[in-house]
Amino acid sequence: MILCVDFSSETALYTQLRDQIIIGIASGALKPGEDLPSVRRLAADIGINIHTVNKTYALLREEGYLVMDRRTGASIAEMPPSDPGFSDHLSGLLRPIAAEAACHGMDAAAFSAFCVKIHQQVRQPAAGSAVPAPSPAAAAEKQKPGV
Amino acid sequence: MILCVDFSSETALYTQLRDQIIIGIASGALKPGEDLPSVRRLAADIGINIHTVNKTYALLREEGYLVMDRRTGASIAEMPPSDPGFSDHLSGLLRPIAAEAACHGMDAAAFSAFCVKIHQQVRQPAAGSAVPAPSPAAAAEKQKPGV
DNA sequence: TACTTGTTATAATCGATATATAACAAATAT
DNA sequence: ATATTTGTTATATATCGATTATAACAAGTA
Repeated sequence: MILCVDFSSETALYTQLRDQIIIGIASGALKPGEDLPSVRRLAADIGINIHTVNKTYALLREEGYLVMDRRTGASIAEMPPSDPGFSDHLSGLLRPIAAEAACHGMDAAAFSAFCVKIHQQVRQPAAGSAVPAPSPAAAAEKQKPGV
Repeated sequence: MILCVDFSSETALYTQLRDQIIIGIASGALKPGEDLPSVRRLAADIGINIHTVNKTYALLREEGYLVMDRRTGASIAEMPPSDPGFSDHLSGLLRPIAAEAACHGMDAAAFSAFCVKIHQQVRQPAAGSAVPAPSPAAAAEKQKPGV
């Protein structure tokens, strides 16, 4: 599992790491119980500050994706985390995106098919995905028309 | 079409306005050619600065949702905006969300059904949706477990 | 004892956000 | 012509988040 960041992205570094780890869990590249590198190691490998990695781990722990063991460090939690408010969380994330899709001519069926495709891509064991993790902000930059 | 902002939200004010206007376009509450209030009027009505509204309008114009007419001000553009990179943009937005859903036990079918539901909600003419526009950040706050 | 772990404290820098005040060119209305 | 409106730009300021730097801490391991 290779973790990296894009310093030119508008997305915060700790958010980039968070997304990559979550995608790694979803794809199976990171399995429950698996240990993650220490905050100092990961920070040194990527070339960023310890606190940035620590912020990522703390956020993932709050969201239920990581568990902290003072002996072995951080490791992937046993999914799924009990989360009664996840539906509302997901709705809030998807609503503006669904609206964007609708404005661009995608009906419910087309949007559904697109979401399925992305979901399946995420679930696949990342064939050659050593890409710098295309963040939403990076994609948003590409989306600027004609500039 | 009622526009409002949540000052306690983590989402930027200009982003909140942007999302609401896009949702308004998707739902049909804002129709192509329809005029939007001037930056000064909207800023005064909501109680925020002119530049914040101006930033929202400039962003929506860059994205193709608004057209500026020096006579009548801002108005809804004729959709959809020609956008060859929209697919990549949408992928970048959906990928971390699909991963989150997968981590919470949602398979492709369940995720698709959820996305369709949100899409249909957005397309509906907003029955009594005078709510302060549940932003992703606000939903993310709710999602924090046990705090 | 030495080393590692996550965590916290403190401080500094930088950019984004939001505000305030002001002015501009262009179009409209009187 | 004058006044008013439009979006736009300039300048300055205050605040907050993000990131880095240095340092220390308690706890567990070798």
